[in-house]
Amino acid sequence: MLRKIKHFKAMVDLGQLIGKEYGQFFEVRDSKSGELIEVTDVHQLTNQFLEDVDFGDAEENEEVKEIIDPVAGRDNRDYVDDNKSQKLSHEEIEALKKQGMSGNELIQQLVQNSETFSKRTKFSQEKYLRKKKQKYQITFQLKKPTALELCNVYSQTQPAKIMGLRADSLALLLNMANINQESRVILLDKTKGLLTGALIEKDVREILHVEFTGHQLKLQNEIFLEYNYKPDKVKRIQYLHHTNLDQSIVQSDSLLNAIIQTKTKHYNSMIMVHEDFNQVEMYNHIEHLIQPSASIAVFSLYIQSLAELKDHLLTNKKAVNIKIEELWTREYQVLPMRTHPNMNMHGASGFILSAVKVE
Amino acid sequence: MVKLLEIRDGVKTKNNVFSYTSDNIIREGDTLVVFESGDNIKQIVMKRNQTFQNKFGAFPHNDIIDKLQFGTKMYSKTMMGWVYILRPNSHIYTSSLAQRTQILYTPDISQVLFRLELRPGFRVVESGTGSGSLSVSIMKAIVPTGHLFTYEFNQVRSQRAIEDFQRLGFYPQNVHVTHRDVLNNGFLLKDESTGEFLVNENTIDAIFLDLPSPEKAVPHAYKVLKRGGKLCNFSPCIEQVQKAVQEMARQGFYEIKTYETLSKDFSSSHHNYQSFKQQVKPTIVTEENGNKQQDNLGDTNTGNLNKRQLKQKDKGMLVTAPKIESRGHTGFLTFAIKF
RNA sequence: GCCCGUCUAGCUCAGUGGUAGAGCGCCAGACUUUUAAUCUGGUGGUCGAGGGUUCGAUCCCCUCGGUGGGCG
Repeated sequence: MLRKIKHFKAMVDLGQLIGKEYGQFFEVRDSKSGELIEVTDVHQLTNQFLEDVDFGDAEENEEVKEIIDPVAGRDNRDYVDDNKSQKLSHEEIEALKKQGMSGNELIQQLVQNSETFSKRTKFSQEKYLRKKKQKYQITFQLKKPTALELCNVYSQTQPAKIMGLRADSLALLLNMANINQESRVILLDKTKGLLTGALIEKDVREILHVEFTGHQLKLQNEIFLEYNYKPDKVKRIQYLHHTNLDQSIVQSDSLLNAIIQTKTKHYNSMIMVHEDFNQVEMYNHIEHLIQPSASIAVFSLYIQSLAELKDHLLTNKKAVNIKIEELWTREYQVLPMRTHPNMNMHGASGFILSAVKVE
Repeated sequence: MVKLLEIRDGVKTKNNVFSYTSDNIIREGDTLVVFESGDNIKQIVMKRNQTFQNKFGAFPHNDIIDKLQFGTKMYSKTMMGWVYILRPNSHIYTSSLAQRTQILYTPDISQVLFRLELRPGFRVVESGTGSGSLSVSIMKAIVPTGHLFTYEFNQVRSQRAIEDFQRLGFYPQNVHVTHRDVLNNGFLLKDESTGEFLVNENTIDAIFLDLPSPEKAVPHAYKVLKRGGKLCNFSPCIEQVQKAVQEMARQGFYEIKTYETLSKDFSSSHHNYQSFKQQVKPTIVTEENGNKQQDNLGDTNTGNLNKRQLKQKDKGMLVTAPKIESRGHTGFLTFAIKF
């Protein structure tokens, strides 16, 4: 599929990426034409401050001294934000861009014409450059659509589409469900195929996706399609509407027919990410297909529904090792004299129930 | 006891501790988990004529082997109590593991597996092996065609790891355990008999480090990783992280990200918020009759019910609260990609 | 002979999903039935002893002692 996408301020024709390797970085040479050049120097992607200043003797480093000792160094005590420190005017900058000046060269011009750049600390200079790079030296990476990448993209843009399931929670969910290459998974989810794709990525043997919405099967699978799986992988997935569990003939697949007709406890993993209906009711509807000692993992944004499910499993002695947990994941900025947690990303992380089925 | 399971995609697949069996019956040599309660989970290996014992009495292996399914309840010989017999999953394996070192737990393991994007067929390097908690999870993710090369500088621990991995059905087909100090000697590895490289430059998909001075291992890691291969480092202290991160940047790793993941556990119970109007008045002794009388306020008729009856009448509200004993800081996980 | 538990308050306990929770005692107040009862409130805790292990954060290990149970 050929199309153009908008990336920051550049229009890029994706056709020129065909034949390129996943993982490659590109710089937009000209934001108008969308002309690309490959990034060949990794240091263009990393923080120069991190590479230059040793942690060990950071306090002895002249440039770091400026940061921690205001008397010796440069700080913003005399700075007045009058928006006049850049001597190049908007028109002049636009003119330079029109002349075809590269992003890198343009940034050098901005630095030379900035009254305040030299007064900044090294750390602040790095931050200034990073901001300008985002504007004038647009780079992007060609990534393979994996569960991790898709989960990250949707978490940032449309978290509701994947039920608020963030990467750290998805990681725990898959591990708690004991997903591996031999898994037979029964899946009750509304993540539009994100989870189905994540399971195929783990090369699981079989997936039975039971749909509860409406009166007949209607797939909401838009994210699954973004994985671009080949048909032989997709064959491992069976989609079934819950009403079919009571019917005598459900599918052309004879193995699945046998499982459902004889109520075989066939599946050794159960994953649920579903807020539309009563979770206890949904579980009860499919529990006769779950093998004893199977791993159960349920994600929910709300703890109350999981507490109800836990109470049900516990009082009816349907499962052991039942646990409800919440993950708090923080990313850290790691730099000399500047190591700290980023703004916390654990606002609404959701909750995970894990358990092992028993009889 | 390793059995041939089947041939799939042209590859002979062998049973391991997590393998699926449709009959679900426990066999001799299986490693299983005895679940007594949430904080009492034990791993045992099924051997004929042996007996497992706990406070409830004796549980003879002979009554389990070829007779019971995984996930069933079993009473002790004295009928004083019962336990559940479970098939290990990765979480239960980790929490019932015989620890020889400090180990990685499920929340961190999950992040490592997912962010390294491990999948069947991957060639993975790990050091140190430690108690093998992460190793087993890595192998679970990369079998049947993948391979783990794990390095441990303590001779006894590397030997114990081999014994464990063999018992669990991963050794030798899915893992090499090498006794080596990787900080000084790196990861390059040759087959002793053929002289061919098992681990050569640019051949590894993912690598995990859990070492005292991780920064010293980063250049070695860069050497064996493929282009686009992922590195993960685990360190408890931020100073270790700083040195490692800096070395990654200098070596030519990009997308260097450091995370800390904490898990908060929740307990749930029923709590009855009664009407204050239903309180029972204290017993009153009057001079006139000397009799004890009960007087209830309001029009309630529950005042005569005892605590147990009240509990049965209304279990109360289902409430949840964070457990105080949840695990705190374990370590920082840093991920990076080779350019 | 072997196996598995358990040991925290002055004392005694704590559930197959409740080990920083209690009871007794002790102290104070109220009351009346006054060498004291009852009620109310309060008091009291860092985990049997020693050693070891993990780069490292302990749901880690060993030895010894008290105590309880099981198997043969």
